Amino acid sequence: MITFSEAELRVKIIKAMAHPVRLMVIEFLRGGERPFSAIFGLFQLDKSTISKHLLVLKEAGIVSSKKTGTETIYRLEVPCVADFFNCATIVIENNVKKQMKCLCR
Amino acid sequence: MITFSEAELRVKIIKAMAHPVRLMVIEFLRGGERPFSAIFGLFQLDKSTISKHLLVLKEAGIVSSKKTGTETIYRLEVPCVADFFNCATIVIENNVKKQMKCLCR
DNA sequence: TGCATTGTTGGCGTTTATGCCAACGAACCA
DNA sequence: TGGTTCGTTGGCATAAACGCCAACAATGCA
Repeated sequence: MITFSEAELRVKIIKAMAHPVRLMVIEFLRGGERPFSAIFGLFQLDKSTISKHLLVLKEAGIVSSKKTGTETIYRLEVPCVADFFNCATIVIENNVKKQMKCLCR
Repeated sequence: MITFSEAELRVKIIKAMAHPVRLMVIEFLRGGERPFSAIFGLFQLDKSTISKHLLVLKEAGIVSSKKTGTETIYRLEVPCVADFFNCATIVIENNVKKQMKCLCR
């Protein structure tokens, strides 16, 4: 069995993905490095809000950032996070199937 | 690009895993169906707390439950959640490596 | 130097999540 | 029927997460 502290470590990573904005940023960064301004442009949110979301992803080790002159470039560090996404999709499809069953009865 | 509503759907699944207790329950259930009492026995928490955590997992479609007489049996519905776990482990190892690098400099 | 641009940080109010206790319904047994 | 066990639900207090505004540091340009 996994211990509680082992679980806590993993939870930090999982929590970092558990927000629509952060999940979208991850998907966006799968296309390659992007500057802050491009990420900011995806949402109708305050720049400080976006900046903090990116900080959460950084502290979890999911993305990294580098400053080039005036702008900050963000990069996805761990491609396997796509697995999270795929699995979540499978769960959703699974749930839809069950709802269909319920309706057919 | 993924839309905000698509992200929200997936976030519900991911959030359900974003807690040490729930993550441990998932790991535990990978070994097969288990009664409530066995899950409850893993933690030093109130039975109502455990019951609510299980409800979160159920509502996300990650586990299912059935009543057999007096006890409730829980079952893992989506094996692919192991992917989440593996990826989280990779991220953690990645982070440790970086820390090592920093120390060596 | 004066000023605009870019992104981060601090602080605050609001919302959501967590965990306990108490109360409850359902099944089982004496 | 009365009492016991099992698990769920309601309600409440505390803690964490979110998002905005304001202030700030860092860079670039006139």
